[in-house]
Amino acid sequence: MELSDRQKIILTLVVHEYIRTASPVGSKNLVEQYQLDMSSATVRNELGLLTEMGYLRQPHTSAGRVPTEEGYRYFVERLLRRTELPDSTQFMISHQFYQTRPDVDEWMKLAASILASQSHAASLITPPHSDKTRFKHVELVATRGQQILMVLVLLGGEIRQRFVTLDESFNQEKLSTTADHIRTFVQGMTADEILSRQNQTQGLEKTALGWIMDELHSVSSTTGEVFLDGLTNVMAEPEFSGNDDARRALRVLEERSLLQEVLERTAANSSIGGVQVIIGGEGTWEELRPFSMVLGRYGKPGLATGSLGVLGPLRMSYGRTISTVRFLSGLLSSLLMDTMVE
Amino acid sequence: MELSDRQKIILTLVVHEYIRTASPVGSKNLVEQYQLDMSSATVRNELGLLTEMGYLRQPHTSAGRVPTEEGYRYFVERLLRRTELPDSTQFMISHQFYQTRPDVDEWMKLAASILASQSHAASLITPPHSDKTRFKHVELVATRGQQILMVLVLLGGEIRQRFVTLDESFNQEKLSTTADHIRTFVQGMTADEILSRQNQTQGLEKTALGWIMDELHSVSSTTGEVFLDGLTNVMAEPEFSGNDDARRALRVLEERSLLQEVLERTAANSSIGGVQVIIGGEGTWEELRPFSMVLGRYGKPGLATGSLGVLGPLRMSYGRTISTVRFLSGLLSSLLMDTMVE
DNA sequence: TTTAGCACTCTAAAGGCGAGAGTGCTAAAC
DNA sequence: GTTTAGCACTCTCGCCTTTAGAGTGCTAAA
Repeated sequence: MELSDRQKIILTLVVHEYIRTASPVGSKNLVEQYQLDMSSATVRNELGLLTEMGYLRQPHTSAGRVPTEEGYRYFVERLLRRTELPDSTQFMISHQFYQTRPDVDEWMKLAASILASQSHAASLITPPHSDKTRFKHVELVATRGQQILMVLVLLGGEIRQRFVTLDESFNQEKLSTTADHIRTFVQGMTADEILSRQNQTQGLEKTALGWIMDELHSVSSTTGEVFLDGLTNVMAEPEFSGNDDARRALRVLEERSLLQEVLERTAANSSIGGVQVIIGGEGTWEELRPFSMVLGRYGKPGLATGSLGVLGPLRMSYGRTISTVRFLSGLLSSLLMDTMVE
Repeated sequence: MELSDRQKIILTLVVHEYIRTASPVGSKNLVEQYQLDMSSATVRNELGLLTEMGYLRQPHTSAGRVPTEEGYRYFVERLLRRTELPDSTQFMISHQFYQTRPDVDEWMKLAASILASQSHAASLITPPHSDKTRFKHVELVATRGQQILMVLVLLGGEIRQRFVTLDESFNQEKLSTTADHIRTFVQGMTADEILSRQNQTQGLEKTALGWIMDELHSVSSTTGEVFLDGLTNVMAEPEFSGNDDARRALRVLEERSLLQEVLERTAANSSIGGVQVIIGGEGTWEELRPFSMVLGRYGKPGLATGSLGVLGPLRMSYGRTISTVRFLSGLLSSLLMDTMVE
């Protein structure tokens, strides 16, 4: 099923042109637009072949050709050559990051916003998250009554807070001492390791260890909130002009659980710096059929990693989007490296 | 400009019917639908009067009537009688809150989701936030190198984290001691009060106080992230069926700064438990012209308060929405009361 | 193998038409 | 004086037809 050079060129051009204009592209138009040195009839023959092979399709007889999912896939995997973002753009982006205050949330918001504007699509990003969560630091703060605020810092820098109620009330001093002791006692441990040690303790300390294990468990089972940006971009695309399509698009983005699933599933296969492209849901996610996603990961493997990516129409500008995602994932990783709690 | 009783009834019915059907309501229809004991001609006369007074308008000659912004306003302020949510609904909602783990973020998400589904519109909510930010607790955590993680707890329970870089590196023990001392030294103070005391300190402690004041300032100038839910609801309304309208609606919701401005401006005038209704942007916000908002506040005044509300089409179901907002703001306030750091 | 020519197909935009809903006005009825 | 029946008029909306245009596939010649 190898394509001839000419077929590759034509497929590339069809994809380009369709991405540009969003309307089916015909043979004559193609020849004129790109000044090909062959006639429209020749192109027509090739188009017919490519259609037979399943890379193109016609919305109806006597309409131009539109890439199929397979067409996009072939294009992305075989025809798209790797490009880097222009230096000026890279610089512009980096600059913005170094101007904000060093805060993971800020960075995420900024990354989402940049990604959305660069790709003209919706962007998404999850906070850095570790799958093997280890204890780093705990703090117990007396509030009023029997309420205690527990602040938990994990290896990797994630922070969790939680309110707990006790039967008796403790003063801040007692709480601080307990926290101090816990810190050295279970430094760097996982929930399981802490469990095996819990019996050596008693009273408040034992209770607190229980909360900590709870939190550690709950952290490893959740994948932080998905940040979104650029929702309007995807609505602006003509294929989502109908009210119903538009709503469906929005629904996908609002339905965080689907996104989380896709991100998690994809996370398994992708390494930091590697970019994955999911075209039309890849047969697995029905709701994603009219969309493509470009996903990357950032962070430090084993310590804490997050995903970032773009959701747009099938006819998104893959080259530009892929290089943007790759660049941003690298940038975020290095920014994060400096603030990792080890 | 006082309306007769009959005019009030008719205006109410027009608003009701238009909210229900989303299409202009005519005299005949009105009489049949509500079995009024007058003829359509009489109703027609009253409609003409109401139109002259500016409470109704006709999309074109020979179409039914549609409420104007003034019409909605009159309806909400004078004709809508205060109702409470049915007991069963109240119970159902409370139940959901007590089932989640006690975490402000969780509550906010839940509140947004309930509000969206109850009102069939988009909901928004901001985290509890204090305008006079006071220090409650600080923690300094050694990471690697010269990076330090500072976790700051404010009176009211807000938590801020931040990474800072130092010229020299300190061990955890030194950091803990410093944090301990700071805690007692500036307990409950505002940024200004801390400033007047900073000169009594030196070294790491002085530096840390600087960071803390920075954070306190930055907290009081920001209003936390606006949570959103139910975006698809507003898209489902027929008045936003056109692609362009839909995008504009979405843009309003994505443009957080506008929302923040509205929320802040409104916060000034509204007390806990009071609900404000903003119809058509009230002449101030052009982008909000096609929308209505129902806003409430929750929390404990002076300590920490947040806003919650709904953004929907002008023809939203005001009665139901208002009572939902009122109920949720009360519920959130009491939930929060238990976890307030004082 | 490529190209010119041609008959054919299908969409999308534009125009025309009729049904239906609603209005305002007038004159009669209460 | 208020209410109502009757009526002519207006305007939209959905439906149909028509038409222009773009694109195709096929055939036969270069």
